[in-house]
Amino acid sequence: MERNTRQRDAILDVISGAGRPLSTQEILAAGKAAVPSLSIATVYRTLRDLVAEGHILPVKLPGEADRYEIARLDDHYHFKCSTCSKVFDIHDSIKKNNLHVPRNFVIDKYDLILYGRCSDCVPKH
Amino acid sequence: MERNTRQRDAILDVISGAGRPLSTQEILAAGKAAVPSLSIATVYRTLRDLVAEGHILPVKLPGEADRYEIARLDDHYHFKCSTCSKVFDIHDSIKKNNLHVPRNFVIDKYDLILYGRCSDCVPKH
DNA sequence: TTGTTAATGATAACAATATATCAATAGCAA
DNA sequence: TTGCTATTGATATATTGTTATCATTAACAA
Repeated sequence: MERNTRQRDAILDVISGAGRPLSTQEILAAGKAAVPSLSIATVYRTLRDLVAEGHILPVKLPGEADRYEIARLDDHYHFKCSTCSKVFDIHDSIKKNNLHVPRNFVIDKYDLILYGRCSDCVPKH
Repeated sequence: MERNTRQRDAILDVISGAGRPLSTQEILAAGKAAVPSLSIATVYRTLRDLVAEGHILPVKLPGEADRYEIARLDDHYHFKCSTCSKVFDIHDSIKKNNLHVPRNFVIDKYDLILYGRCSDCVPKH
């Protein structure tokens, strides 16, 4: 039978409260605030379970390890700051009929990833 | 001093003629048609050199190894067929002013990746 | 044609995640 | 509170993709 543990609660709280996708190391570091003994093995195990249960979703960027965010957010895409490496949700979408593909190709979904600098990392004038 | 080898020519020919980004294994397999002894080590070495020289570009998709295509193609993005796993170039672009980011965020570049089925993999009615 | 040495081929080593193992710990039903 | 056992923490192992090693091969200047 499944048990509620402080570790699992801490990990889900961290992801819920982040407002942006977090890396496993960010989750580990933030989770240790609630459970100092938290292990990276528990982070990976819990993330796997939470994904399987549909509570969270992996956010995949090219060449990078998965990040995680709460599932069932609105249609959105992601912005990665090339200075601080944080990834932000952009709550917007592009119109599918603006996307042109060859005849007989069928679009199921799309990923739009923006790269640049977030407000914290843009030099103030 | 740099030498022209059959292996290097074969690899560049394969990439030039593909019309879509190729994985290292696709390049190895196609290159063996010209040079049967071709080794995966030579493929990686040559790809690294060709990228450094600006002849080809890595195409990065989330959670996948780099593919490679000829550099200096027009502005375009990529379509991955989830059935045959091939990646196709889509020679189109989206208008940057259609992308909305939070105040003070600066966009340097973006990647748009479409997922679906290519014409070979869509069931004919 | 020959000699020099860059490039190759085969494979070991590496790097970066992610998973498996297992004794110790701690949820939770009774 | 106790006992059962799911879960944890620490770490070994696996996986995947790429680079390093080194004896052999072959490009090309002379």
